Amino acid sequence: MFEGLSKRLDAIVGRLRGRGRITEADLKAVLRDLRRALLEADVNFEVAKSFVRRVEEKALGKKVLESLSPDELILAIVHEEMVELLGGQAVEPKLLPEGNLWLLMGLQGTGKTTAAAKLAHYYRKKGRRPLLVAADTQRPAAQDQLEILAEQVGVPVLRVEKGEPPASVKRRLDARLAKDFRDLVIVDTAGRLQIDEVLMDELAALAEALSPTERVLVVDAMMGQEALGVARAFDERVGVTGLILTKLDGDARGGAALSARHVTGKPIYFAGVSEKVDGLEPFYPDRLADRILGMGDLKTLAERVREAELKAPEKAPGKFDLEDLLEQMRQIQKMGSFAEILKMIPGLSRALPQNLDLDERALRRVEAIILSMTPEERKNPRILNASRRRRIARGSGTTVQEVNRLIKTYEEARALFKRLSKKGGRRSLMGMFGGRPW
RNA sequence: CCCCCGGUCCGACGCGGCGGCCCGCCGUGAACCGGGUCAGGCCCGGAAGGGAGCAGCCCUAAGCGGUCUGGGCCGGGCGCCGUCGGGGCGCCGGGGGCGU
Repeated sequence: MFEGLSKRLDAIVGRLRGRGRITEADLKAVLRDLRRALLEADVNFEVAKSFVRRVEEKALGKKVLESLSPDELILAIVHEEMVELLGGQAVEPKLLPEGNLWLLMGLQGTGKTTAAAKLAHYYRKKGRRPLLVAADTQRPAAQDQLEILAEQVGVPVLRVEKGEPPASVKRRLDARLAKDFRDLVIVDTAGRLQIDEVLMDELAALAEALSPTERVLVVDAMMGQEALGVARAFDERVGVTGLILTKLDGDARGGAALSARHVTGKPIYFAGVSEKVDGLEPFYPDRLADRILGMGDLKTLAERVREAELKAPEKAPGKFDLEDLLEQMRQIQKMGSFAEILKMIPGLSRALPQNLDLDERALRRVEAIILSMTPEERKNPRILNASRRRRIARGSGTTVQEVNRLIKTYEEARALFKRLSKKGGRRSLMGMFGGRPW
């Protein structure tokens, strides 16, 4: 997803590269192209229009004073606006200590059922005890599918009977919870190909009976603009508190995904990226903007490295200790899952080893390991003998094997860093983080 | 030539100096095998809650360094400093007596 838009934007900004100044005519041309690129990516017309207008205002306001090169400036503004368009800050669904009940709704074929299982899996890993409710009585096959997925992630399922009145569902759910404590109930509701009144009435009645704490609309990112009209209908009849975008890894142009936040006014909680149950991540507007603009994360990283070197002159240049490694990993984490970026390159995703994922949890453990070291050990990891490693593993709640793996990673990163600080350049920096799984 | 005094000489003590050790004080000082607090991470638990605990920080031990117009003890190829005592051959300085 987004490849087309991504390429277009890169081309537009690229034309400005190397130019010292740009004229108003240049800017106009850029804005025109920008708008066309957005529309071609199936971004909502109104959204595209106001987006371009805001970019123009900012560009005119800043052009004079900034010493940035024009392409960097435009890129920065577009990035900024895109983050804004996507919702600014990441928003998570409301999660009470217990008694959470989330209603998942949406049209048929958007991936509701899969999303329900992914949610259950995601929160189970976070230490919650979810319960899935298979309420899609229109399609028994959907209920079966949910049960299969639920078994994979180890979450129980409560099955709703066909034609069962909402009050009965409520009663059975309460009875179930009384026996078996669950702090998060995820209800997978029925979907239809088109909105119809019967569906909406059913949904509304169910929502009424269950009084959910979140009403989440599942939206297929591959769908066009009409999906957003549907979203409005759901909001009016049942009320929507947030969105989940599915099939973000798909082939579509992505415009609906970009417009969803703005058109519906609802925050995007999660993005679904694959068929697998762990293919769900919290939605970070800035990360998605980074990806679309292709600016990548790597450029930002290179900047950070330069900055760090300038800011810390007291530190011997060319040295690379564990503090630096930790800092690097934090930066990468901040900028988004690197693995996801690589996966976006066609054909590469299957070639990547499974353990490339640098998820939050892994980073925290790495952090814990480094934080368990003395300052001396961080500066000079060569002194880490067996007994020190044992102490670190015990103190950080990890194993000696994990500590060893980190040290190995460090050694390799350091070797690359050394080479890099001689040559410099973005390309070799890429090698540093692409070459080896953590 | 004789007498007296002082020194030179010896001893004890004191004082000072030098050296050593101890105490006091200051600094530093334990990866883990010291204490406290324990972020992060870990463990038990459905939860509420508990638990172990690394780094850091604080404290502390040995050790190291300093302090020497701080205290104590010990030791001298130390002093030409003090007190007391010994010694009286020689030598030095001073005083007195006798003889030619």
